[in-house]
Amino acid sequence: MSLAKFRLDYDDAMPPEDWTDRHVARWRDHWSGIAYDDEVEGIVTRIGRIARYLDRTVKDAAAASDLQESEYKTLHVLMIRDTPGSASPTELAEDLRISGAGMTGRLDALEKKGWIKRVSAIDDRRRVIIQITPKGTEIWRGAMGNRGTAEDELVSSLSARDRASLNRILKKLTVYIESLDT
Amino acid sequence: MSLAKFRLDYDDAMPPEDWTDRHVARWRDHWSGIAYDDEVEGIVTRIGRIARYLDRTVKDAAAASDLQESEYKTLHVLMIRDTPGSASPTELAEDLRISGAGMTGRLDALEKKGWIKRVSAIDDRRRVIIQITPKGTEIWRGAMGNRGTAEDELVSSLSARDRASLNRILKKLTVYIESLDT
DNA sequence: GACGAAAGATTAGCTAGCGAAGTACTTTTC
DNA sequence: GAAAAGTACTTCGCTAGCTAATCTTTCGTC
Repeated sequence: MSLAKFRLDYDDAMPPEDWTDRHVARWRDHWSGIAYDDEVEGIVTRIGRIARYLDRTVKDAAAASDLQESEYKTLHVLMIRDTPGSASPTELAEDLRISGAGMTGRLDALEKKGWIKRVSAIDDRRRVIIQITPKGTEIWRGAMGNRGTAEDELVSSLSARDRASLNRILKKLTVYIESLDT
Repeated sequence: MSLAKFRLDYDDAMPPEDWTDRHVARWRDHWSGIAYDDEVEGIVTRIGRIARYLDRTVKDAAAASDLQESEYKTLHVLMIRDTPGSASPTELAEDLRISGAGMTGRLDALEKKGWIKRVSAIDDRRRVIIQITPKGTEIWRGAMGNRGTAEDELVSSLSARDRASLNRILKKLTVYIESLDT
C-alpha cells in the first residue's frame, strides 16, 4: 500500500526538461494569431521525436545485419502476415506504402541477392507470388533480434504502471485515428 | 469528488480493439526464438502509427495551401528558430536532416517562387543568409493554421487528465532518448 | 604576412522511388 | 464466344536527395 503510494508519487513526478520543453518555450510567443496549445505541441512533438528514434533503431538493426533499411522492411512485411513469407507484390507495396513500380525495383534487388524468389501463380497467371527463401528468413531473423533490444531498453525506462497507462492512452489515439478513415 | 472518480474510471477503461491489437495477436506466435513482449510491441507500433498520421496531416495542411511537404517543412524550420525567418543553408539542412546538396536544391526552388531570398553575409563572405520574404511568411502561416486543427482534434479525443499523463510519460521516453546521444 | 587547413555553399554524377504507359493475362457483357 | 473492360505486374522517363568533388573565402601558425 505504501509501496503503491510511493510508486504513484514516483511516476507522477515531472521528468527533467527535454528538447521539446525548450522548443515549446521558444515558440509559444511566435504564434500570434494562430491557436496554440503547449500541451498539444508537446505531445505531437514528442511523439514525432520518439518515432524518429525508433526509425533510427530499425535502420541500425538493419545495418548491423548488412541490410539496407528498405531491404529489411521489405523482408519484414513479407514475414509479418497471415501467410508468413508469401505474398503478392501488390500486397507488399500497400503495406510498405510505396508504388508498384518501386516494389518491382526492391524485389529485383532482393531476388538477385537470393533472399526471395518470384513464382507465378498457377490459378491466375497475371499474378506473381513472392516467396522468402531460407537465406532470406535467416537474415531477417538476425536483424529482428538487434531491433528488439533497443525497443525493450527504451520501454524499460518506464515503470510497469507507466507502460500500461501509455499503451492505454496511445490506444485511444489510434482508435480515434482509425475511426477517421472509412 | 464523485465526478473525479467517474473520470478516473472512464479514463482507465481499456479502449476498444485497434489495428495494433490485431497485429500483436497475429504476431505473438511467430517470434519463436526472439524475445517478444506484447506491451513493448504495442507501444512501439502505436507510436509509429500515430506519428505517420501526424505526418499525413502535415502533408495535407501543406497541400491545402498548395505547398509540397518539403516546401512547407523548409519554411517551417526557417521560421521556428531563435531568429525567425533567417538562417544559413547549413543550419536548415541540419534541422531538416537532409544533405547540403539537397538543401541547395530546395532553396533554389523556394527562391524561384519568391518565398525566400539569399543574401550574402557581410562579415563572412563564404556564408549565405536565407531570409524569408513577406510572401513566404504569409504562405507558411496559412499552412500552419490548417495543421493545428488536425492536431488539436486528435489530442482533444483525450481527457485533460490523459493528456497530462501522456505528456509526462512521453517526456520520460524523450529524456531517455536524449540521454543516449552525447 | 604567406600558405596550408578548414569551412560554407554549390555543382556533378548517381540511385531509389514516382506516375504513366505498356504487356500479359482474366472477367464481364452482349 | 468475341470484344471490351479490368487486373497484376513491369518498363520508361523523370525528380529529389545523396555522396564526392570543387570553388571561394577565412582562420591559424610559423
